[in-house]
Amino acid sequence: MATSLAEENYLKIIYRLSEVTEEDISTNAVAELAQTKAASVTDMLRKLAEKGWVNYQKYQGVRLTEAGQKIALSIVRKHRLWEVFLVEKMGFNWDEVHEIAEQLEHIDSDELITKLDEFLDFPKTDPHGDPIPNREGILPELGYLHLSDIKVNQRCVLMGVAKDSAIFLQLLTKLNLGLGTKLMIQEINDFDRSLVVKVENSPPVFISHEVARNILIKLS
Amino acid sequence: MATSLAEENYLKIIYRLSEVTEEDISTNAVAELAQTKAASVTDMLRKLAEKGWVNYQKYQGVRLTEAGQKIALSIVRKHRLWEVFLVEKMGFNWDEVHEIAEQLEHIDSDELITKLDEFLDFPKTDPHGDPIPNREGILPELGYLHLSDIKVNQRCVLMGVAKDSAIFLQLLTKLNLGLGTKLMIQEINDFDRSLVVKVENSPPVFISHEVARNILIKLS
DNA sequence: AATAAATTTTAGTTGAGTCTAAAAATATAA
DNA sequence: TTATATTTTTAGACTCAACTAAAATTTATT
Repeated sequence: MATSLAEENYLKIIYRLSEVTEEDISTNAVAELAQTKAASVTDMLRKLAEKGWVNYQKYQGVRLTEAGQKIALSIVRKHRLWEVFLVEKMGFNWDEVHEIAEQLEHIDSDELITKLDEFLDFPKTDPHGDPIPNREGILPELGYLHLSDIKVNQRCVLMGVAKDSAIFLQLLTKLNLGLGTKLMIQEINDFDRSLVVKVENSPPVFISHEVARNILIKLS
Repeated sequence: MATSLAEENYLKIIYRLSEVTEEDISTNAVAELAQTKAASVTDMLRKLAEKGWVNYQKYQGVRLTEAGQKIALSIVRKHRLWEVFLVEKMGFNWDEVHEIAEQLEHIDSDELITKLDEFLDFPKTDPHGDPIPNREGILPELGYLHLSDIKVNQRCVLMGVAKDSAIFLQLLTKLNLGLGTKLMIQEINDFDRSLVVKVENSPPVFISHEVARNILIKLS
C-alpha cells in the first residue's frame, strides 16, 4: 500500500520511540518529535490504525504492527544508507547529513536502494555507528557498550553514538573523537561521574557523564 | 522564497514548454503535462503570478519571469545531475532514470548539489545529451543538429535525444544507437522521409523521420 | 458579423494534514 | 476517594492542491 510523506514520518517517529521503551508510545511523545500538536497526532494515529500499521486504542497509546515496523525499518534503512553516501562519497561531515537524509529517505525506488547499497559496499552501520537494517528489515546485532559503563583502564574503540544531534557530534569532533578512535578511561570522578579519557594520538580529554552515556564502544 | 513540490513541478513544466515555443504557454498545454485539469492549472498560475514567478493574464497564457526561470533552471540542473549520477555511478540504463530523477530533483540542499556536481566531474550534459545548466542557470550551448536535417553521406556522431521517453530510448538501444555512436545517412526515402543509416560497428538500420527528428548529432 | 466550437476561468467541493478550543478520560494528590 | 492536574480526544476551521460543473472568453467557421 502507498505511504504518504506524513505517514512515513509518523511511522519512523513511532519506531524511534519504540527503540527506547517497551511501553506503548504516548500521543504527546509523538507530537513532540513530529513538531505538531497532540490533536494532529490523534488524527494520524487513527488513520495509521485503519491502514493496519499500528495498534492503537484511544487514550492507551500506540505500537507498530509487523507491517508498520517493516515500513519504518525500510525508511531507517534508506536514511542510513544515504547518510553513508553523503559522508563517504560526497565528503560531508557526520554532523551535516541528518537533514539531507531526512529528505532522501522518502525517495521511492527499491532498485535505487539495492544499487546504492552495493555502491557503498554493503555498509553495516551509518556514519554515527547506527546499524543499517537489511532488505528484510533485520538489524545487525552490534553489541556495543556505553562508554559510561566500562571500568578505568579498559581499552576500547569508539564505534558509534547514541544521539546524533549536530551539536553533540560537533563536540566530539572538537575533542578528536570519531568512529574508530581508540580510548581508555583514565579516571572517573565519583562526584559527578565525569571522566578523563585517554585518546590515542591526542591529549586526554575531560567529558561529562552525559557525553559518555552517548558514546558507544566495543572493548579491545 | 520557499517553493512547494507542486509549484516546482509547474515551473518546470512551463519551462519545458517555453523551450519549444516562443509564444505564451496555454493553460491546456500545462494541464496535459501536469496530468491535471485546466481548472487546477488556472488556480496555480494565479498563485505563481502572485509570487512573481510567472507573468500571467487571464485567457492570455503564461510565461516565466526571470525569477521563475531561475527556479526552473535550478530544478532542471538538479534533475540532470541526478540522472548522470544514476547512470554513471549506479549503473542504470538511460531509459530507467527519469522517474527517479523526478523525485530527486526536489531535494533541497545547495551544498549537496555542489558536491554532487564535483563528484560527477562537472558534466556538461545528462545521459540523454541534454545540457546541464550551471549554478547561475546558464545552459552550455551545444549546437547540436537533428539527424533529420543533415544530408546523405555526411558523417556525424550521436550526441543526444530530443525526447527522453522510455520507449523511444529503448528503441534506440535496440538499434545499437547510443551517445557517441558514429553514424552516416546512407539513403533517404522521399516518400515518407524515412532513412537508412550506417552505424559504426553494426549493420545499417532503418529509421522513420519521426525517430531521426529526435536524434541530436554533431558533424564529424 | 453572427454563430458554433474550443479554451479558460469561476464557483463550489473534496481530501490530506494541520490548527485551536473545548470536552472527555486518565493519572496524581490531598 | 474525591478533587485537581495532565493527557488525549473531539469538534470545527484553515490551507493546499486537486476536482466537477457551469459560466465567460476567445477562436474558428460559416
